[in-house]
Amino acid sequence: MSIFDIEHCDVPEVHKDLLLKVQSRLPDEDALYDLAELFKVFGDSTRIRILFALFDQELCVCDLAAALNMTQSAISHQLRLLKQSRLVRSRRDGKQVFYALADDHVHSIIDQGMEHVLED
Amino acid sequence: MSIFDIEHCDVPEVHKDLLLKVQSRLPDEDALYDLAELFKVFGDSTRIRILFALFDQELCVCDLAAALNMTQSAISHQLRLLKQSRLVRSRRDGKQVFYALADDHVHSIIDQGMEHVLED
DNA sequence: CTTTCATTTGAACAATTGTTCATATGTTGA
DNA sequence: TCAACATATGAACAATTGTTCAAATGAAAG
Repeated sequence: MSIFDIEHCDVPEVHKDLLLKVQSRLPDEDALYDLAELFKVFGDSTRIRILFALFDQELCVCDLAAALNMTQSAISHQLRLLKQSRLVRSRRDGKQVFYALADDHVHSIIDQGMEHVLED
Repeated sequence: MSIFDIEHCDVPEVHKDLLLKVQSRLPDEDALYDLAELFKVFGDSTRIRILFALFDQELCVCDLAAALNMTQSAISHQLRLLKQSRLVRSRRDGKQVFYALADDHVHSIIDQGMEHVLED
């Protein structure tokens, strides 16, 4: 199925050219999918609270659970997602596992988002 | 229910102090909720593709639909979400409605996210 | 080895979400 | 006013997701 088979407004040359330009600038599907998946991870209150709790220092799982007033299981499930997306890293120290933000992108993405939310 | 009633690892003074510090630095629940809602909007392939399509210029709904090879209805539903979150703005010109990115935060949030996805 | 504590994991359930289809609204030109 | 086009909206359905509960793994201390 071609791009131009689908129903859309009258298609003078201008539109064709514009469509081709837009499509040529779109990142490939894999990158777009990964990017959406990344933001999906930020898009949950629990995970955002975890990331904020870890903003300035590392914390072990049970302290995270205590700080956020949630069960240790729920926190652990979310930490797994955060780690899979490389937003946090972990290190084991005896019985405890400490989590911390993975890198500065996490800080700056959250900062930018917060700016947007707080503006107006 | 107090913060310290829930089950967690042994609680020497260090932990109590840390928990209080972490909690005092957490933004209030409303801001956290709004932030998660914001990222939730970025967290969908279709909406990310729309945002990328609008990265450099405004487009009308049907050109967006054509460029992304989706139905006009699906695009329109997503545009409503994007507009509610103030990620895009719209202007009507005759029968057509043109959408564009709302401000530079959108550009920079996407840029940061893409950097994170592409790194390694 | 056994117990205890911290964390992880799997299954299940309720809740949320994206698309489709049908229909409504709004704008232009005849 | 009417027909044609562009967009928006509501209901419904399938699919995804976050939490809970129960049980498993892993580490340290006795």
